[in-house]
Amino acid sequence: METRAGDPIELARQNWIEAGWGAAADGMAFVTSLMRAQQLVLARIEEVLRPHGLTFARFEVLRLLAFSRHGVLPVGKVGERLQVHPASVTNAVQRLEDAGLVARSANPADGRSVLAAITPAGRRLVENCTELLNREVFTPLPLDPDERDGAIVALASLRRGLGD
Amino acid sequence: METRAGDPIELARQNWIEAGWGAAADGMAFVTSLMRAQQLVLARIEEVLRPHGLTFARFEVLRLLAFSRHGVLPVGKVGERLQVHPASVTNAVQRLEDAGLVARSANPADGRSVLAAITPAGRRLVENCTELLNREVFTPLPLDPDERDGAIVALASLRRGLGD
DNA sequence: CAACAATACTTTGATATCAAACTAATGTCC
DNA sequence: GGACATTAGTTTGATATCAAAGTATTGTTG
Repeated sequence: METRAGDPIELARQNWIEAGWGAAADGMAFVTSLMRAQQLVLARIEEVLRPHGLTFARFEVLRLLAFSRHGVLPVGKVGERLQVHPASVTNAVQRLEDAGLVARSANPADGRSVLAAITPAGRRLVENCTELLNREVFTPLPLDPDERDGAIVALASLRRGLGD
Repeated sequence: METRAGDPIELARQNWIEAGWGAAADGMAFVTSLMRAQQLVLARIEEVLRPHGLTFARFEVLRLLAFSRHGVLPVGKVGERLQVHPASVTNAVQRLEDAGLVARSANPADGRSVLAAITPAGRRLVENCTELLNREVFTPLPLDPDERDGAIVALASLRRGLGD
């Protein structure tokens, strides 16, 4: 399980073992790796999106709407699909609307519900940004394809085990 | 690379492929898996820590101080080791100090520097919480040990490739 | 059909993070 | 040794997230 000397995560693992917590050391190392990798990847993504005025959260909303049948979804569905808190969806959709990338309207089928529709400008922007992310982040991910695919499977079973 | 029917990440991958972005689909699936797994694990950790009045960020600061030679570190070192923004360290240390878990003092060796020292109460709390996290989260991680260890290696090379 | 419960959001308040500006102390270089 | 760049932290302002409370509408049930 050794990865790299001087790696903060390896140091933490050593500390754990020396403290008598060997049984938890690998779990801790995994969790810490996950946190740090996520942080780095998110930072890279936001770096790519920033010049276009999008955050990753807003990009995901636009991306979901662009894939949806008519470019329209109830905001509750958006939260459900992206698995984000309702308040976060409200916030993201509000800002997207302010930027003219999404339009809100009442749901004729249910007075409690609000529909979010992607605008032509939103569609242009999200296509643009998707191709940018594909080119700058997703395709050139610095990770061996076999390792990447193994990690996808591992993370899927973890997600499932945590109730996803 | 199929994991589970109905998995939102699998749906996204299908959408990517249908859009003609097959070359980026696995990278996207990996990144999305990473984000979601991190979110779930962090939520579980914070659930365990919340009754004790700690967030994960504050726990990490206390944990690092408890492992340090004399329970004292310049706050800059804390940020460096935990790889968090200086402003986040200031915030965390401030709150830990308000809670009596850490004490700040001027660094006699450098007038610009601030030392953070863990207090006895801080030490008691962090030992307590570490054992709790070990027992409730790190040890029973719902993940096959081989998969877990493979993921640690993969995430390490990813971190490295992203400049960690 | 009149309560009452459930649902779909929104609002509010607390916390965390990052970028950028700011303060103060330390180093460096003629 | 004095100007100037660096370094260490803090502050401020913007954004995101979550929990909990609030609002309005819809469903259910006796």
